[in-house]
Amino acid sequence: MAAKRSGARSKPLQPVQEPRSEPALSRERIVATAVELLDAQGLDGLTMRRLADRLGSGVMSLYWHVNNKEDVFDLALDSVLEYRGPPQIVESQDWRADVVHMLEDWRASMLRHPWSASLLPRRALGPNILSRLELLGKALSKAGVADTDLNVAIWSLWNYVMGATITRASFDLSDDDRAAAQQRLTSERYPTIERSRLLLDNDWDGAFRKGLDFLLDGLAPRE
Amino acid sequence: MAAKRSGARSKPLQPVQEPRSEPALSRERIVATAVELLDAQGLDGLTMRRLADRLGSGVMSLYWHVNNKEDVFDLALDSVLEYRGPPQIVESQDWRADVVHMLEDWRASMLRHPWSASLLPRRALGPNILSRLELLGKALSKAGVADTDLNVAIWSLWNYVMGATITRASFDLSDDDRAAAQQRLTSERYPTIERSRLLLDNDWDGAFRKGLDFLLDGLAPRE
DNA sequence: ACGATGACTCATACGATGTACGAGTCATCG
DNA sequence: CGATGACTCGTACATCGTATGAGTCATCGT
Repeated sequence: MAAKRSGARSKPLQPVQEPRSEPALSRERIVATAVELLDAQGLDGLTMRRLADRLGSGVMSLYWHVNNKEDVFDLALDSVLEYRGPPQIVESQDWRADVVHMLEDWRASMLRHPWSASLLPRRALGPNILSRLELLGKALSKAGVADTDLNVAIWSLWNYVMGATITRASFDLSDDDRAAAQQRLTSERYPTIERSRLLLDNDWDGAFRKGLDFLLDGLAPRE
Repeated sequence: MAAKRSGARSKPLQPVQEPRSEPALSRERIVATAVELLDAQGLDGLTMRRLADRLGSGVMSLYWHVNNKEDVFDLALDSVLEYRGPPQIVESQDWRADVVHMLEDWRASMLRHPWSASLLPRRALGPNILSRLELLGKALSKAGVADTDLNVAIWSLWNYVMGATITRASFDLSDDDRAAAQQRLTSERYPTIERSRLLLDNDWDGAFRKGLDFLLDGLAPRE
C-alpha cells in the first residue's frame, strides 16, 4: 500500500544532476505551474491533463503529490496570497496607514490573479491567509481596539476587502456587459442607479479606499 | 433553423387540460426545480441530467428554454434574490433602519441558499439584484448622501454584505474544519488570532450587524 | 551481493458531464 | 392539406477527474 505522501519525506542526498530535461515533479512546481495556467486560461482552463502537459509528466503522476484537483485550487489560492510586507512591522507610528497598506496589498494581490476571487467562497484557510489575518489582528490590537471587539473588527475588514475584490474582479472581465447592463437600466424601473451611472463608475480604487476609510472611522475613530 | 426561444412566444389559448402527468416544461419551472436541486444537493449536485429527471423530461429539452448550464445558474441566483420588502417603502421616518433591514434581508436570503454565495463571483446582474441596488440607492439618497458619494456608498455596502455572506456561508459548511483550523493556530505563529479565538467565534449575526453599523456611521454619521 | 522496500511515474480505463446534431410530434394556419 | 413553427428527445461525442495497478529505480538491511 503506497504511502501517498503525507508529510515531508527523506530526499536522496544528491539530486543526481538533472539530465537537463524536466526538473522533477514536486508539489511546489505543480502549484507554480497551476498558477501560470490559471493566469493564462482562467478557472476553466486548469485541467489536470493540461497541467501535466505543461509539467512534461503523465497525468496520474500529479496525484502522488496532490490529493485531487480541489487541492490544487486551494494551494494555488494560498500561494498567491503570500504577504511580503514592510519589514518594520514592529513599532510603526501610524497603525492606520499600516492597516490600509496591508489591505490594499491584499486586494492587489488577488486582482493580479482574477481567478483567485472566484475561489474564495470555499473554506480556504491556508498558512498565508492565516498570516495575513494574524498581522491584521496584531495591527488592530496595537491600535487600541478592545479585545472584545477584535474579532468583529477583523471580520468586518476581511468581509469588506473580500467583497470589494470579488466585485471588482467580476466586473473587470466584462466591459461591454457592463455597458449593456447600464443600457438595460434606462428602460424604466431603476431611476436612481441609472442617474448615478452606478455601473459605469470606473474609479474602483478610489471607491475602495474611501469605503475602507469609512469603515476604519467606525471601527476606531480618529482622535 | 429553430428560433431557440428568444422572447415570450404565443401560447396555445387552451392549456389543453394537462393529463395530470408532468405540467409542461417552462423556464420558470426549470429555474424553480434547479433551486430545489441546489438546495438539496449543493453546487455540484446540479446536473442537467438530474434536473431533467426531476422535471420528467429529456435532457435536451431543457436547452429549448435555456441557453446552457451557466444560464441556469444565473437564473437560479437571481430568482433567489427576489425582494419582498415592506410595502411602505415610501416616506419612512427612519432611513437607517430601512437600510439595515434591506441588507439583513439580503444576507438572509442568500444564507437560506448557501450555494448562492458561491455564484456571486460571476457578473450576475439580474433584475432582482438591480432592484435591490435601486432600492438601496434610493434609501441612501433620501438619507442625504450626496450624489457624488452615492456610488461609493452603494458599493461599500454591497461589498460588505457580499463579503460577509460569502464568509459566513463558507464557514457554515465546515464545523470541524474550523475547529481543526483553530487547532492549527495553536502551533506557533498566530498568537493574536489564536487568543481571540477568531475561528471559533460564532456570533456571525451580531458581528454582521456591528460591522454594518460602523460602516453606516462612516457613510452618514448620525446626527 | 542481493532481495525487499518504498518513492515515484505513468498507461489504461471508467463513469460522468455538457451539449451538438438532427429527427420526431403535434397544433395551428393559409 | 401541406407548411410552419413550437417544442421534445435519443444518440453521440469530446472532455473531464481519477481508480487501479503495473512499472522503474535508488536505498538499505542482511
